[in-house]
Amino acid sequence: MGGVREEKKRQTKKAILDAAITLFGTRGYAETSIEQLAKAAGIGKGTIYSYFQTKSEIFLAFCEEELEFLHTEIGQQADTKKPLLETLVDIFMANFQYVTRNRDFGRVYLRELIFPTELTVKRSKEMDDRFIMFFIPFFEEAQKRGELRRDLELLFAIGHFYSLYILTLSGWYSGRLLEEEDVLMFLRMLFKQALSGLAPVPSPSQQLPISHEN
Amino acid sequence: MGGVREEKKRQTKKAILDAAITLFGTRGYAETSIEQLAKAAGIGKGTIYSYFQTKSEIFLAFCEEELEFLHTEIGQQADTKKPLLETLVDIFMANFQYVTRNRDFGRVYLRELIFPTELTVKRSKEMDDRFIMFFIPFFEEAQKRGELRRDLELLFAIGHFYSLYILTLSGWYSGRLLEEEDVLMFLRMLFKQALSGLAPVPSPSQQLPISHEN
DNA sequence: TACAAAAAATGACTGCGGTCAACTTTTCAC
DNA sequence: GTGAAAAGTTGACCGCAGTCATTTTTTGTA
Repeated sequence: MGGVREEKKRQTKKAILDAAITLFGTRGYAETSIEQLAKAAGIGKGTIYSYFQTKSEIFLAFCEEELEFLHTEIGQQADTKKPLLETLVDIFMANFQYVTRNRDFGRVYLRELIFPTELTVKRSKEMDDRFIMFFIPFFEEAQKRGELRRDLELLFAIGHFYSLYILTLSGWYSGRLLEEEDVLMFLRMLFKQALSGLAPVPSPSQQLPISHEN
Repeated sequence: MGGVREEKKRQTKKAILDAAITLFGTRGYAETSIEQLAKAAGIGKGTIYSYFQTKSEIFLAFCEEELEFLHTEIGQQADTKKPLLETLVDIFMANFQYVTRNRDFGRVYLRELIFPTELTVKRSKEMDDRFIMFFIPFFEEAQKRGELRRDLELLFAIGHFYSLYILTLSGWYSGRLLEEEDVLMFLRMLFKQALSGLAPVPSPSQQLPISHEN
């Protein structure tokens, strides 16, 4: 029979991931060694490296599962009909709370996600893409409702807010934003700024045709 | 005499930094070990750790010097009278070119700067602050010229652009932006978006008082 | 079933970042 | 000048991420 090997590999990978969920979850990232993971998964240390290239890749896989769960949860609660600003603030704040639940986890995750190495680009880009795609329906609806300009590439608009979210996270990690309340206010303020624009509102004569929304 | 000890310490610190400039510069960050740095500086390995807390802190100190030089250079060329958009694109692109001159250097630097650990927050915040302060005159002038809304907290406006710059860097490291030309276009597009706003231009009746600029 | 080739697992090993108890140098009160 | 306390230096040492030559398991073929 042919599928035996594949099946075993699947099981082993699952065992590693389960071990990661347990050990990363209880002890933390830095405090969990590859050898401990291997032991918990019932395999040798070297074997881990035929399933993952680096420790941080295991961590990303771990995060992937957790975030998938979070996103389906958020996705169910969120309403594409609500005003975009509020929706975005809600979603990003939920993410923020999740990501920074454990300070070290969040740092490792963000470093790897935002500035990946050659070994983790693929995985981190996938996660990033999924995160971005998640927003599309909300932006499409907002655009239909006239809350967003119609001449925008949706992905750039999403990227714009995403970028402000990253800045906020940076503010958290650099100690500029200490309380969750600060984070919320900072994020909302930046989002409003993004919507209304940093330049003065042009006088009517300067307005582009696109601005004549119904 | 009292100043002998202080003087010696200054020299040692300088020796470490010089060693860092040489070795990081020629071999690279990951390829340079603390022991090599110590040897090059003519001191023992342990001594390094009474001057810096981590390897990445040495790296930040190294970057600090380099960037200071870069910023004075940019500062001399830049003109506060030019349109804000062009100035910003120029400055950020110069930074981009510098930071990503060496892919690994840039990654380590950015990870530490944007998502610092407890051990490097202080230093990275200082660098961040200096970077932000650098922009103030340009924004003040732009505001006077009416290129920026007057009701904006300058720091938030700067942060806004800074955030888009970080996103661009992330795009570079995740392989979304491959050529420098892509980076330039992406950055300019985001900056324009930030200035004009993501929401449709409000109809005149909805305009806020602040929009009646002379 | 027998067996060789391919795939997978393994843990001893390497090199590194960071620590620390022992040691050396500097300071300063007398 | 003396001696003891404070400050500074050091490299052996620790634990860990990641490697790789060797061993074990699986597969396909006859």
